[in-house]
Amino acid sequence: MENRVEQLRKERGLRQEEFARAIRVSRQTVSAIETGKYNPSLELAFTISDFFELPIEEIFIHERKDVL
Amino acid sequence: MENRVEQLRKERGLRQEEFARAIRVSRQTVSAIETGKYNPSLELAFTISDFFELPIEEIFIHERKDVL
DNA sequence: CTTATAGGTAAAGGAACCTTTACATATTGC
DNA sequence: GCAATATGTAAAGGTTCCTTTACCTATAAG
Repeated sequence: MENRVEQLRKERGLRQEEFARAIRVSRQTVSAIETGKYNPSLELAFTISDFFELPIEEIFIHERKDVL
Repeated sequence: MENRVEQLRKERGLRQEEFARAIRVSRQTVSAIETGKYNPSLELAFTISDFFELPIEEIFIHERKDVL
């Protein structure tokens, strides 16, 4: 899943370390999410959403699978 | 985190087993989410959101922590 | 060149998510 | 009562998420 975390963070002039402190995770977690190593938990996705004041859907881009 | 999965599933007249098959997880996972044992991954939250055609924010209710 | 800053990443450990198999309870229909 | 259906849950195992500690590279400043 793609995400706009790095872009949004930089728009706000924050370093990974500052952002990590703000959302109460480690800097490594921020780095891993930004570089696409893994997705955040739903809980953390909400925290990031709250921080940027944007819906989850505008930060994390989910490729909808066909059918369902 | 609270969620409206059980309510939305029942509104659509689905059993846990049918719903689980539709979103490609085990019935136990559906049960665990509905009974609040744990939250879905962000990926699964998106899949559920797609299935119900509702934003994640209208299915999963996040208690926003103060400050940030 | 040396120092400081920003960010990527590895390793080890723990917590959370999800699976399969299996059993238990409650409800419904006969 | 008996069988079938729907849901809850436990156990064991695998994967993903997140932590701390630590090191590495790149860039910029002096």
